[in-house]
Amino acid sequence: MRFHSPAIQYFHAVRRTGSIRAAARVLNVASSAVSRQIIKLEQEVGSPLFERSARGLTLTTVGEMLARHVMNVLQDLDRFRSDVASLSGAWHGTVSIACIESLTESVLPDLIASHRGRARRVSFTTEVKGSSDVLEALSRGEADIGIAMALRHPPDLRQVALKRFRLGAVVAHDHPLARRKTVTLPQCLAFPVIHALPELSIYHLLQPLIAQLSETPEPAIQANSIDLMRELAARGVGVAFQTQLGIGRLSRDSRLVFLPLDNAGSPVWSDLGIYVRAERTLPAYTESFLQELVRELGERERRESAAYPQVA
Amino acid sequence: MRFHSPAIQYFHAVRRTGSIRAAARVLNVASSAVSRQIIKLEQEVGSPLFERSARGLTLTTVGEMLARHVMNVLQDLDRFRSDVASLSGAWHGTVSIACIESLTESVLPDLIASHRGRARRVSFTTEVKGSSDVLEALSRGEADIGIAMALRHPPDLRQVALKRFRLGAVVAHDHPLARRKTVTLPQCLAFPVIHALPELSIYHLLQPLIAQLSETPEPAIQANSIDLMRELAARGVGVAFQTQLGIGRLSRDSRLVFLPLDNAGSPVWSDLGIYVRAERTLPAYTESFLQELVRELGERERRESAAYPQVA
DNA sequence: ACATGTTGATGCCGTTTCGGCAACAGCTAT
DNA sequence: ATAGCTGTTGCCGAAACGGCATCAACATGT
Repeated sequence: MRFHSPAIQYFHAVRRTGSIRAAARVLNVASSAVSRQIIKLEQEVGSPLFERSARGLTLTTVGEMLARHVMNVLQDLDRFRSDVASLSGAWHGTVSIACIESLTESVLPDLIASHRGRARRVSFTTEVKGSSDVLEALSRGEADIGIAMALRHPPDLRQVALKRFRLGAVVAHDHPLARRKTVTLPQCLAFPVIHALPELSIYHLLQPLIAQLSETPEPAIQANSIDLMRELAARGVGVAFQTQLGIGRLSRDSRLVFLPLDNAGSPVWSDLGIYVRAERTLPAYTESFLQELVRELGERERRESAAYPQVA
Repeated sequence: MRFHSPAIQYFHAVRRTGSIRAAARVLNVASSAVSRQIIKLEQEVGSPLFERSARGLTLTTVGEMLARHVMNVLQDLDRFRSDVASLSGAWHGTVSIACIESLTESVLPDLIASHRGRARRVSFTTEVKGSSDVLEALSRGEADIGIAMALRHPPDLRQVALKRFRLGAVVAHDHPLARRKTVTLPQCLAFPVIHALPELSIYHLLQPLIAQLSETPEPAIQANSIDLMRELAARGVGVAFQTQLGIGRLSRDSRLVFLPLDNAGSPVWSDLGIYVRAERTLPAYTESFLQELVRELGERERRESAAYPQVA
């Protein structure tokens, strides 16, 4: 199905690769063909679309506008294709997900496994990044669904849902704190602590609270991997901080205990946002998975708030 | 700017005109060229897009899917163009409005006049239709903004705003009812009444209420023009029913009096919805007018509810 | 029933567009 | 300076496109 003029597709490839020759390789055409189509586009728009440097091409302002249009066109073409395909019973396609690490332990694998149990011909691509990189990948059209900390999101993204989970301390089952129902930050800081590095959003949630305390913290470990922090906590190295989302299996094995943080009587929330590009209609199979994702996270949010009724 | 393949444009023209030869005339090309592009499209999609009859072409299911995609593409191309144009200071374009008659007396002319006072290079196309025709024109991409009675709208439209106005009786200044603050339906039916025909939504608002009454109505006039009904009321022919939106000037001239309807102690609402196609980003100049329209209707809603505080 | 005017589709042919090859100039890093 | 990359350009064959004339199928009017 080659609906749209080659110029559109070539432009898209050049934008992604940042180079005409690289785009030509991806497209399996001669670089001269790509170069000419770009020049033709620029003549029709009446303004240059890229700034040429010796290293490659960068979008101009007008180029970014066209990129937005082209992305809308190609993503909607995908949706159209899937609509036509599903008309003849073929329900297939690839769902591309960009998400933060907290989801990789149980939420995402559970969901993908169960979804593929029902829809075998739907493939998945998942990429784990930091929150801001998730949003960026979404904006650039490199992912269909994004899950990230709910900070301010650019206007070209739409927040489909917002789920809040309690930030808590994670300790080994034989840790002195393990028998408590909740913990306060000072209680945790009396023990060795596994801190998140600034690239993790947990850092930005806890830092302001820690800064208010005047105590001298115990010697601490710092890490940028939720996975690593969790495993360190399981080995009794110290107290880690994260949401309950990331400790599903280890919590079931009774090796780890999750203790909701109590900050002067009120919970510490970690807000998780689900995002999609605003100017876009998702293919049916993607929309279907998105609904399940929202439902599942909503379910976990509900279960958590039932397990740990709000203190304040 | 001929970005997109001729097939897309030809398909769009054929869909609108319902005929290959008519589309060819509009496009200033030979009909054979159009015919071939359609056939090529059908081969690429792998399914016929039109059903050929001797009279012309009708979209198939797949055709309608493609029509949706093509509409998204072409409308987004328009937006892109206006974005590029506004970058070089040129703020121009055409805002296409489909609305029901209630707006034509004062809301729309006021708004368009004041908007053009500020943005001279923005043109307007307005088409007055019945509520369901307004929504249909919007779905077909024949208008940018639709204003209609807020009944159930198809999922491809988005309700930008919902404003409620009181339905009321409209009488000449020397009518026996004119000195009242509000009126009930039985009070009105004691006088000659100017009824709306079923094609107007006022009919569907009032009919259920009238049906509940057991009284024998006075001989009545029926009409399908808000304008005509209003002018008849101004001449003392009888009691008309409509919202306050349609009697701005005549009310200021003190020739007409608006009396909110009181139905068993509660107002009778007429819900006005503002709609746009959901799968679309509006050009900046259209979005700008849309905001003003929403603001203005909100303002009128506010002023009305202040003038006639709710009875219930 | 017949003629006439539509409709969309097709074969033929000139024009335009597109893409591949090779060569070029400009820049960077070794 | 050399080697390796970038994007661009001239040349030429191939593919796509559009116009004209024509066709069969159907609707309409007499």
